[in-house]
Amino acid sequence: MSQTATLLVIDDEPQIRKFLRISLSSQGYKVLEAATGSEGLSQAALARPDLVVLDLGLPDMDGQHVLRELREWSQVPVLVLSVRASEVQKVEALDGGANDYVTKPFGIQEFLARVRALLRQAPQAVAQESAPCFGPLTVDLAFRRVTLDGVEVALTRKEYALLAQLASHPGRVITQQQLLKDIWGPTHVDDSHYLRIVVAHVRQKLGDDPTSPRFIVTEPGVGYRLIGPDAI
Amino acid sequence: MSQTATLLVIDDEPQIRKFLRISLSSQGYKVLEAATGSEGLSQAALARPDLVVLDLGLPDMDGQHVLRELREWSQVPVLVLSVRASEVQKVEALDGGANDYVTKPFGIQEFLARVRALLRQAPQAVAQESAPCFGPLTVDLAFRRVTLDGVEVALTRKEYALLAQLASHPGRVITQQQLLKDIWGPTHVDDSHYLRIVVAHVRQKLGDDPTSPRFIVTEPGVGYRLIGPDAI
DNA sequence: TGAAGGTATAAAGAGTGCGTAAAGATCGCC
DNA sequence: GGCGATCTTTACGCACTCTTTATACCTTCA
Repeated sequence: MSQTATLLVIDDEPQIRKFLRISLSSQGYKVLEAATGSEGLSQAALARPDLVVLDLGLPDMDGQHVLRELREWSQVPVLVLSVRASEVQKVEALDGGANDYVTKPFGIQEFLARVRALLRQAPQAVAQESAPCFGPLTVDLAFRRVTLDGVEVALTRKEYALLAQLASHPGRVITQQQLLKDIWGPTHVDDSHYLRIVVAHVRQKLGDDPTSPRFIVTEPGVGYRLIGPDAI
Repeated sequence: MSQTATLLVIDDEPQIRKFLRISLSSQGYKVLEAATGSEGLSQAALARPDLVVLDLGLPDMDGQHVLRELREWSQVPVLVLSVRASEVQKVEALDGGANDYVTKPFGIQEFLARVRALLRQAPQAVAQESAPCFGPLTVDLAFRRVTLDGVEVALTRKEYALLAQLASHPGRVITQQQLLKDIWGPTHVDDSHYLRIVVAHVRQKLGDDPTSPRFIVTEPGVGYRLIGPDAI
């Protein structure tokens, strides 16, 4: 998984938080922290993390309670930490909606492996966020497919690279330098006529008219931007 | 979970199997058993259990190997059992595709709770199971069988590896680098002509025409993708 | 009004990538 | 050890994409 996952650590002990923050950050994860249960719940609601690490021994409210409230609206994977090794505790937490239970003290390598295992089976949220739509035009970045009125449009590498770049930032102007650098490489940032030719090809395939564009708008002297029918 | 889930226990020790069978059956689960790795794999392919309990210490083949083969075609949750408590072992298993790792001896209540936790998050995995179908073409990843209009197509290792890779992500473009890395290894990511030859062979065996493809579509300069008749 | 900078489009040549065939090398099986 | 299947290597024709070059247009400002 190349894109960084966001993790929320809910633990009252600062040294544990620090330990986890350092360990998880070094793996490339984005780490959020909360010292209390209520803070953790509001953070989970606001930031929508991809995984929650929850310590059962919190000062303000029972860890079980936090878990139950979280599960009322979220299916995010939860890894529970606890010093209590009692089997009853584990059963309660797991049946309360936790996905894994690790007893302190624990090996950091095992902990990280369990985090990876939990994140691995959770990419359902990531999948559906691709395929931005611009009215009759859809640009599916995951499938590398472009459709116009439902029919597929055949694009060459550079044509697709251009459209994908524009579609990644809908409505925003992408400068010519940016486009040239990403498609032709840093050595061709001055060959802006390359860009015009490819833009013309894409427009032709999309049935787009530069003077009254449906999709690709020219920003003279600056760059291009991709719009939808509702003028994003 | 009201309807009974089917569990597969792969363990060579009869007393462990008996213990688990009794414990799991008393919870209402349907329990299948296998004493060896190869038996476990074929059972998993035939019965499609909802969860697999896998002991790493099998007589005929390495548990890691069983896990790897299973993961080639199935997303079924796997709970690994082991007497070895080494952290390296745990990390290997979890990164190899296991969803949980329990060290023997273990408390049966905790074990059952972990089973429940794994089954709870399982329903999304069920949907994508079984053999993907592309009109007259079926690619059964579990049995390593490819059929066209109902008759089996004989494919070589590389040919099958290519088709399986494409069939794992229907409709999605798989880049040449990805295919070369997975089939020939990271040292041959530049030998794209290997790819063309194998693609040509598969196309020939499937009666597919590159210019108007039924199945394998070329994305020039990028890679290939597998489509169905309904233009996935 | 005319020149200049930036833009759109067309067309031709060069170069690359793709598909196919066939021969040599290697592996596995009997 | 021999044989067949599979994989690797080599070669070549073809289509397509990219680059290059050229020309017309449009807006802005002197």
